[in-house]
Amino acid sequence: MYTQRKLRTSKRIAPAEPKKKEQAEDTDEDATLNHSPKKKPREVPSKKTFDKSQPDDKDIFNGKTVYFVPVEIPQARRNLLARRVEEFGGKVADELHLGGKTPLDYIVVDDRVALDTICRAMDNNFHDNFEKMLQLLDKASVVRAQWLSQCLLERKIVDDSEANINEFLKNHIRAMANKADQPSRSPLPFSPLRDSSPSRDESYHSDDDRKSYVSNFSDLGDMEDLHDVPGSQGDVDAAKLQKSNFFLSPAGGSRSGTNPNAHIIEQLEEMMKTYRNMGDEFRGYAYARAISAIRKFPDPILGMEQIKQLKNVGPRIASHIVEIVETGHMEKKDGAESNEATKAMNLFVNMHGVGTKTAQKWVQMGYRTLDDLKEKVKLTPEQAVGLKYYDEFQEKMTRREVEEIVRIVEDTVDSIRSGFIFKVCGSYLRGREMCGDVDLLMTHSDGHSHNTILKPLVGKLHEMGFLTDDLWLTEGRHKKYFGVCKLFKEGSKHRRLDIIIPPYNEWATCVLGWSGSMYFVRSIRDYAHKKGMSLTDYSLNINVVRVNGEKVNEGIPLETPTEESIFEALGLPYLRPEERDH
DNA sequence: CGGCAATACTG
DNA sequence: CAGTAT
DNA sequence: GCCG
Repeated sequence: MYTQRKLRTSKRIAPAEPKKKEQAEDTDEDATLNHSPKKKPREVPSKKTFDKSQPDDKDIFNGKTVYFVPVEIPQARRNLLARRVEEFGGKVADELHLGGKTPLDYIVVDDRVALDTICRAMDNNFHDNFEKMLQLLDKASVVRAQWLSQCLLERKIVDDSEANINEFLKNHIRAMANKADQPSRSPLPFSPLRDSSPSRDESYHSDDDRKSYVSNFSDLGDMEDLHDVPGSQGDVDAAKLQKSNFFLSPAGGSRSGTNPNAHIIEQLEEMMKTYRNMGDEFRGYAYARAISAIRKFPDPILGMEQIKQLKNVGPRIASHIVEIVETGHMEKKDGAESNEATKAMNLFVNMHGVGTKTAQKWVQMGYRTLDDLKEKVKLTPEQAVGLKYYDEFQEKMTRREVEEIVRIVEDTVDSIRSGFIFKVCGSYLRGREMCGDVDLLMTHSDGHSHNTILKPLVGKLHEMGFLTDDLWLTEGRHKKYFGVCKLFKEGSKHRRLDIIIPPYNEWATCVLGWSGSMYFVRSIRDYAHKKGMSLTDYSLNINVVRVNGEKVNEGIPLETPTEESIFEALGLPYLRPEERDH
């Protein structure tokens, strides 16, 4: 199946997400999603959260001097923060020297620079000048950028204990000083930088890495976003990730997870689902493409510098990213989530057989819970099944369980007729550890057995008690069964099972179509479309003639015995199923 | 601005 | 046909 | 909501 299907793959529609962090302002100006194109003209992404400044407390920094350590704080973000600091009554120093006459009050380091990197940078630049370093640290606080954002947001100097790494650095210096006193002192592991810039650690020239990464995308038009990072990049990124795992977690800042932008992705995904559930399919699709671009970005996104490099991220989503980076949350999303109607929509739309229209209708009629439906609504047969197994269908199963289910079907098929070939597609084929349903494709090389197997098969599976409910069964060009099954084992859950039986010569296109992900399939079909071709579950056609988007001439179907041959005919490099998991 | 994958089933 | 499904 |  298509993994991204609705909320199926997501967390449950839990009552109210855990609040990230109490935020000073929790306006619900946008409590309901804003569909109207009017409203604000098109703001420059970023300052949104600061715009509503009160006239009074403008000089929260009160003449204090701030220095930004350039390492890993992108130029753009540094400038932005600097401007804000000055706006709020602070001064920005552009150099860091030990005996400076202008005493520094705050030294701001990036949130994700590892402590040991900071130490090394200090050692390299001020090596052995322990005295002065300690003096500097007596006057100035070394803080994380996150803290500064928080201050700007709340318009006051907030508690910096979590972001303040002074004590840590002092201890480090004392330790180094002690070592230096000892006769057999080990040499510094890094050659001191004579460079006047205080800290440019050799392992953090990430800007360059990024450019090469971005320019490394293959030139495939819309297929671009289907390709992964070139492998050679992997090691570097892995090393970086490990390092940044080390960082002092700024308040509410660190999100564990394998992707450096997991935090951003999570929030945008919520928005995507909400939009889709509300029926704004294409807005949701736009979010999906943006998220895909972010997911592939190897480094933490900190500012416009990086956002601008992301394909499919325009001004609107960019501003959301900035908001998330700066404040850790997204007002629009929070607003939607706390909206009764939205919650009910999410609940209803997750039921098989219920889409946005029906959900909308029910919400409008005042229904909010599944119990409401049970009592007051006439359900279609499909919806009745959906409701009956609502909770079970939200859960995913292990690959192992998929295999057990498939085994039963295969054995049953073989007991009817031998020679069928099988392939489990969907998220299973893409290698997912957990699968939402089972998409089993089968066919027969004799070119005719596929026509007659389905009904007897389903009959037998019912007799066995393996199938518990049917959604539908059709005998079109591709025979399909959509239903519900349950393993006999104690404690097994009801699972969605789709059996698809194409003729032998349409096997490859069918497998490709049923392997997903949904976004991959849409992208590759879009690509085919743009090349004057047409790709469906049935075939890849060339010389398709379309007038106003409508197919006028079907074109000529190509022989595509394998998935590879489909990519080849499209002029695309082959992607294994695991590489189509977008 | 228009287009955004391409089909099949239900009622 | 609209709505939902993949 | 983004792209051409």
